Amino acid sequence: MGVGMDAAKKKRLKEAGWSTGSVAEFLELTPEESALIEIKLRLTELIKKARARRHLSQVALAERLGSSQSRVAKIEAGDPSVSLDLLVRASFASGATRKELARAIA
Amino acid sequence: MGVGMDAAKKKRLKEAGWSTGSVAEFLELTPEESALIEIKLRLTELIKKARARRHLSQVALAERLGSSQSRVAKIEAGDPSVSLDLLVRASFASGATRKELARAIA
DNA sequence: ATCGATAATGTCATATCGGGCATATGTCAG
DNA sequence: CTGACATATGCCCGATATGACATTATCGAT
Repeated sequence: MGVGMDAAKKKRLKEAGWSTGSVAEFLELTPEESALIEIKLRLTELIKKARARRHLSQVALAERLGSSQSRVAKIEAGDPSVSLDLLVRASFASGATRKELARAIA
Repeated sequence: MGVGMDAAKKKRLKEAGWSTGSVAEFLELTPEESALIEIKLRLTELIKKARARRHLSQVALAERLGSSQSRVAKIEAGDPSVSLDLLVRASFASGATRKELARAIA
């Protein structure tokens, strides 16, 4: 995940789940770091909604994605071990469009 | 990079640089895969332009990014070893806004 | 209460990514 | 030509991410 992001900071994020509330002010995050996290959060929301809309189970989405149910669960739980790459692929696999993607990011 | 992406496919991409022309039709890419690659391409363009606009050297950008000149070169060269996460962080570090980001993706 | 299906969580081996260094190539002014 | 600066390329190896498996909730229906 984070490059210059030190272990301690990452641990803190993990403990908080970094999925709660407005992540921004949560100690020692550079604007770039929080922007990236915000984007990731938005994508997990997009994915959850897209998957629900299409009535796909996590298993079904996992198949489309070439991954596993547990990974999909982690994606939707905002697990820090999930990359942006995977989030974007999961977005498409769950039926989201480029437009929705862009909207989620802006 | 690619998850389910097999070695052969990746090798082919690497050889072609996957920075040339419309990547899309280039053998055996699922719509999701090519969409992701397209996004990555657009981001490298965004970064190159943003960096140029601000008259930053690769070394300067690397410092802002907490990385190295060689990594920045790889980012801009579309090297397969560069993740979306890094591309997005580099975009911000080179001065791009969320809006520009979104515009590049849509 | 007991299935059966879906989702969450922990762990782990392996694959991929990333910083850093060395080196090459390129460009340009002096 | 030479030195200074910017960019490109290859490599190493430590750091992270990922698929997969096992286990454990949830929850609805019967």
